[in-house]
Amino acid sequence: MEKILTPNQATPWGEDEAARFDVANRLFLRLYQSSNLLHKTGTRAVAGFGATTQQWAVLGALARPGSRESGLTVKELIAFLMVSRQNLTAVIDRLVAAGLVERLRASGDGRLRHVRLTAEGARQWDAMGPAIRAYYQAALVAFSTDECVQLFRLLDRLRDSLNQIAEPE
Amino acid sequence: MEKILTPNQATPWGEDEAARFDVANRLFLRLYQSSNLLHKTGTRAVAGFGATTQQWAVLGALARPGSRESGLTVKELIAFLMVSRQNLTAVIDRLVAAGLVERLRASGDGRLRHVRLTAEGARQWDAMGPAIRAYYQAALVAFSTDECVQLFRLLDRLRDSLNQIAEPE
DNA sequence: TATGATATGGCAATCTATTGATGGAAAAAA
DNA sequence: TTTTTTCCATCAATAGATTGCCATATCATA
Repeated sequence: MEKILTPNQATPWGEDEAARFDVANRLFLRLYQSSNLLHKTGTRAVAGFGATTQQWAVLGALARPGSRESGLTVKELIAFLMVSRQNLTAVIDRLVAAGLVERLRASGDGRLRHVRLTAEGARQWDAMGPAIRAYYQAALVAFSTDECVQLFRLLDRLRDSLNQIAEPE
Repeated sequence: MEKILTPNQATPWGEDEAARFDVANRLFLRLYQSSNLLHKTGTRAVAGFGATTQQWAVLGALARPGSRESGLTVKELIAFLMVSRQNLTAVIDRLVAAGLVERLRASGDGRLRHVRLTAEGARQWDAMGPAIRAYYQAALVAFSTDECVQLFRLLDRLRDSLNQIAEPE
């Protein structure tokens, strides 16, 4: 904290390791807190639809223009959401049980199973739209659009870094 | 998406709602992904100590200079980590079972219970230091210290916003 | 003193998330 | 054709996280 800097031998990374560690510590605490609050408040925001943040994420992935018709494979969903296969299977099971999603065998590769929105799933996703918009607005009320972009870009890079650490699966 | 803007009646928040929604969507996806990766890679980083990211967070909170001696109450820990009481109780139970933490009755208010590091807990926390440093370094290798501070500040504000939404408990 | 609010713990249910191990079906490579 | 790899599902164990409800001890207030 009150470490005296020595400007002459400044290096790109080692010039103030204590301060850097302190910032990293705070940064990851905020990420941890935000993560907890994201799941708590996000799940509340869509609780009226019997959904959770995870199901929200899966539905959102499947509702994207490129995925709406033929769906996504489990592998693609894993890469997109960055969760484990075993966990994703359970989430999909609940969505299938709720009739929002269906598993299809791919036409080409017989090993692949596509997960696709059902008609009811698409309706439900559309119905969730206003709640999601309201949630975003409330969560980002203190942020300018520029700041949102800044945060997005930084989180994008952080995600990439963490993903590299996680790689080996 | 293809909404036509009307520049003349631009307002601070509504001037480009579609773009703002799109950014918010990406932002929260990155937060969701980063959150998943934080728990996955973070738990791996301290797995050698039989710890998880949550236990790491609790130990870290109790190891802070102001908390090391008299510990923190459950309520303070809840506010600090932003998790539910029922969940925190279970985490503390595991830490107590591992001998890293102890519950104490407060001297003043008899309702309060302070949670404090045991001597072994303090040793374990110190032993975890290098692993945590290495984790931070690997996760933030692509970030300058300035960018770390930027991300920290933005996450700090996001956490506050989300916390306001969550307030009612 | 009686009452209400606060702080904590316990129990239950549900969902999310990880790892590990096993197995099957299908594609790809030998 | 045989072997290996890939994609997916399943079962099990453990931990984390939420909500809701009930119980208890204690403090603060009426």
